[in-house]
Parts: sequence; C-alpha cells; structure tokens
Amino acid sequence: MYQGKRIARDFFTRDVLDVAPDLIGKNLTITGNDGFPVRFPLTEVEAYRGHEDKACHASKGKTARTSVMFGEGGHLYVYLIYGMYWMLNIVTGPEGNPQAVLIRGVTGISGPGKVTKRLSIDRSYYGEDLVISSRIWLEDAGINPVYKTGPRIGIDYAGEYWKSVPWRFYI
DNA sequence: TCAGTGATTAGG
DNA sequence: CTAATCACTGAG
Repeated sequence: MYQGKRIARDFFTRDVLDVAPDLIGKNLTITGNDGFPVRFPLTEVEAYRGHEDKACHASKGKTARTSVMFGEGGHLYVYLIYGMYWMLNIVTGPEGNPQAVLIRGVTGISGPGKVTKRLSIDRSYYGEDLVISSRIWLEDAGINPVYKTGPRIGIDYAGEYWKSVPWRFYI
C-alpha cells in the first residue's frame, strides 16, 4: 500500500480556501495504542476564514480557546462542543491570519464528533503540530480525488451570507 | 423534533 | 459570580 510522506509546513501556511480542497484524499495518520500508525483518508472538510467570516470562531477576536488559530498553519485547533463532542480542526495560513479547517469526515466515518471519538482525539491534542508531532500527522497519498462543494453545516447564527458560501468540500 | 452535556464567553 | 451559547449526535 502507498503510505506517502509527511506533509510539510508550506502546505498549511497557504490560504484556507486553497488548503481545504487539497486536504481531500490526504491521509490523517495517528499512532494507535500499539504504536503503529493508522491512516484515515479525509473525505469531508469545512473552511473557516478569518475575522470577517461570521461563522469562524476567530471573528469575535482572540480568546484563550481560539488563540492557536492566530498562529502558524499546521497546528491543531481542538475544542469541546455541546459538552460531549471534540471538534478537530487544522489551522492554516501564516501567523496572525486566523483560519482553520474542520475535519467533518474520513473514510468510513461521517460526522466530526464521530471522527474524534474513533481516533480518540481530545483536549490533549490542542496546539499539536502536524509537521513535527510523533503521534499525529498528515501524509500525501499521491491521489487527488474529485470532490464536491456545498454550504457549511450547523452555523445558523452566522447570517444568510456566511451560511451560504460553499466552503464545505467533500467526496 | 429534541434532550443531553459542560467548557467557554461576555457581562454584572 | 450568573447565564447564554454551542462548527453534534442519537433516540423517538
């Protein structure tokens, strides 16, 4: 099987609208309890982009929770929602430009809360650097799947315009 | 359609 | 300190 190689910093420091579609088909790779890497091809993601995007948590300014989004791309933004589900995001863009991509699905697992449950992602992954971490990283699988686009899910509070932009990318 | 569940946030 | 909010899920 083609395992690919770890994706480096410059992939993540581009604009979120360039990174998000490029993530489709990449392997989210995480070391299991036995120490061996397990690969999960990304199938569904959403882009959240900067101060003006009313759906982006960073649009209300920098807080303790969102601070990692203001840093360099390649780090993980992980937070708890509805008291039960961890949301996994990959920060993108250069430092000072708050953006992130929500991981909504991988092959065989549909739904952001289910993905983190299956991969055992929790608070301890907040700020983890995919470029250097020994327990989670991203690999190029050497494929570029055809993908679809559509509006983002679960952001009714963001207003009609930001609710409608097609920043969800999925197979 | 709707309850569960608790961290995070703004405001007093 | 209080209270509202929430990038979800599964049951009915």
